[in-house]
Amino acid sequence: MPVTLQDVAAAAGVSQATAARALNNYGSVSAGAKERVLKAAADLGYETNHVAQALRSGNTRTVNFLPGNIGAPFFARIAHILSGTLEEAGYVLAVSSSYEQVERERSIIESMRARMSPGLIVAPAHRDLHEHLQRLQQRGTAVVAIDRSLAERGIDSITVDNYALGADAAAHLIALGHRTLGLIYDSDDIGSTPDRVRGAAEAIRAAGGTVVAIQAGTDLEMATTRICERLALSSSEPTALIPMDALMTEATIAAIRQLDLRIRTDLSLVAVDDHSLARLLDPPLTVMAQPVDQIGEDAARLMIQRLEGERTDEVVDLRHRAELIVRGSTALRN
Amino acid sequence: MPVTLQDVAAAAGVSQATAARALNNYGSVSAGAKERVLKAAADLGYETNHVAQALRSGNTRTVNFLPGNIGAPFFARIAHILSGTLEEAGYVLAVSSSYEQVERERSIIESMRARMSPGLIVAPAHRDLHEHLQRLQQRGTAVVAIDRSLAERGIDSITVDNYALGADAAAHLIALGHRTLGLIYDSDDIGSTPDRVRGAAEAIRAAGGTVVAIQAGTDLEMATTRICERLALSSSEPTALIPMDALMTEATIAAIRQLDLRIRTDLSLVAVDDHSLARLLDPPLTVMAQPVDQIGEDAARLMIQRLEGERTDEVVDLRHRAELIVRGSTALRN
DNA sequence: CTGTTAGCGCATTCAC
DNA sequence: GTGAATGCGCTAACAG
Repeated sequence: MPVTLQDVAAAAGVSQATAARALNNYGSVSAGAKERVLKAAADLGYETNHVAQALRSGNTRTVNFLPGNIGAPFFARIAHILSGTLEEAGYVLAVSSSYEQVERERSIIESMRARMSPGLIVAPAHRDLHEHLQRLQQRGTAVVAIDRSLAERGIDSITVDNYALGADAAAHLIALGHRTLGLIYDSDDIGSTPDRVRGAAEAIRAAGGTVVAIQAGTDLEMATTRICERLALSSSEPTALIPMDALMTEATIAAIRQLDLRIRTDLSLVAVDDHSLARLLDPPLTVMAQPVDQIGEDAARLMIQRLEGERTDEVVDLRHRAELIVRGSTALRN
Repeated sequence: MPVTLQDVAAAAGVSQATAARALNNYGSVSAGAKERVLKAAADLGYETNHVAQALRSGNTRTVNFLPGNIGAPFFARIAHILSGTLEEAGYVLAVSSSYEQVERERSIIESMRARMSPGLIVAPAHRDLHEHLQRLQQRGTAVVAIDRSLAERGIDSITVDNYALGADAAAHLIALGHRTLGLIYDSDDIGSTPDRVRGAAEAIRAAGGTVVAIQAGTDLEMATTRICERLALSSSEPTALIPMDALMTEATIAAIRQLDLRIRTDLSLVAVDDHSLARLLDPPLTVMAQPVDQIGEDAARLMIQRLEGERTDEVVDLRHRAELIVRGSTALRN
């Protein structure tokens, strides 16, 4: 029922080829013919069928976004930016959550190929299992990794320098006189936290401080309990804490409350990731804010450049610095 | 370079037609032929080309999700659920943010048609401007509205009963003895707040209380100032406040701080939308929690049913009830 | 400058 | 039960 190029051509009294040339501005068409085609197209309400176009040209102009969880604030905001920037360039954004499972990542990549998607922006589910991503790239799909760098594996990456993030958070605390810092993280090998922990730990040791590593697990309640236990131990009490992600921040604050301690007066706290409510906590949280929008913007632009072939140089590896925002949860060691 | 049905047929020594029948289980194929085809397909690593399939069959199996802002927590979580549920059923989720602008909504709908997307899940940008959605539906696209009901306009809708949400929040406060309630909202005609305000206002009046309406605008700082001003007015001081969305909650808390008042002791507060940090505020926030996951799940299922033609009855209009979660920010009026 | 022709990969009708 | 042939809507190579 929709009107096709054929219809437009007929209405304008030209051949399909001429109609196509007029509509897509290529080859040469006489001014008169072009005008008639355009008019006919407008009159009939013609819109090009992207599916047919895609089948013929081999380009669906669809970019896939594959984060661990599109519901998480960090990824959601990136999706927002991606969708805006890509749309302007005529692309559509398809999303799925990988649930941080490599298996799902693989199967989604399969279906991408079947759908002839030319680009993938992915937050790799795993640090080491990425052959499927490399294979995808070798087969001609543009791949950009975010959140976790795969540049060493030959894949363009836009990330936050998590090592520096950890180091900067620690440096702030050290400058305030703290020497024993608690680093709180969920597990040893998930996501960006290992780098953060390393960065913080090395900064602390370099300053002659001591590191209290608290591995609290991925469950909020359990993490709270574990943190309580560790903080209650009288030996080597930390005077400042760095929870390495949002969940750990929650657990840490909950634990501090349970122990009837006070943030800032009893314990300084630097959290990761800013959030509007962080300002409303009492005291407002000092945080390391990741440049989320920047990452989204860069990933989208890079993807577009790769797809349009405007950029063919070697692997891009952009690491953005997180920003320290000092608010009320950190104070001089007393 | 990818392997096509043609290749599989050749390798199996049958015609394309037979290969297609074997692969898609239709028509009749002899057991032997079927086996050879399946084996050939596996050997060659054949995957069906969805683009060609879509062009031929007219079904791209792609559902579009069009919220105001995919970066907002509410919509992001819905996207997560949608993506999971739709994928299981073999669909792909495409997203874009409408920025709450009807114009953008329209243009994205245009491009959907060009891409032959059979379904749209939309958070309508505007209450009254929805002819483009109706037209889309009339042209055969399945449309499901969330967040704002368009059931009266003939479009399936899965929403929260915002009127009841407002009324329930007010009822809670009234039960605690409050009689003068401040209703805080950004503007008169945006999104779901008008219904919430109406619900609350009517409940208050029905109980013989008095309503203090505070329209604070959409900018955080300005809103904070305005709320301060209103609360500072000595006439008819509210003893409890209901900020109608997340931004208003922030502004309200900020204002209360500025005035050196205390939540719970000086003013009770019921916020809308739960958030993990809401529990960590001091006091923890009493909230009206929207059944986000439920909405996502329902929208996805309904969409699938419409697309598969399993359901052809009249317009669906599901209104979920928000849940009151009593925590520490509300207390008996003193 | 313009028309004719041939597919892109697949599903399906129609003969056999 | 199977194959040959057609066309979804569009683009592009090739003639003219």
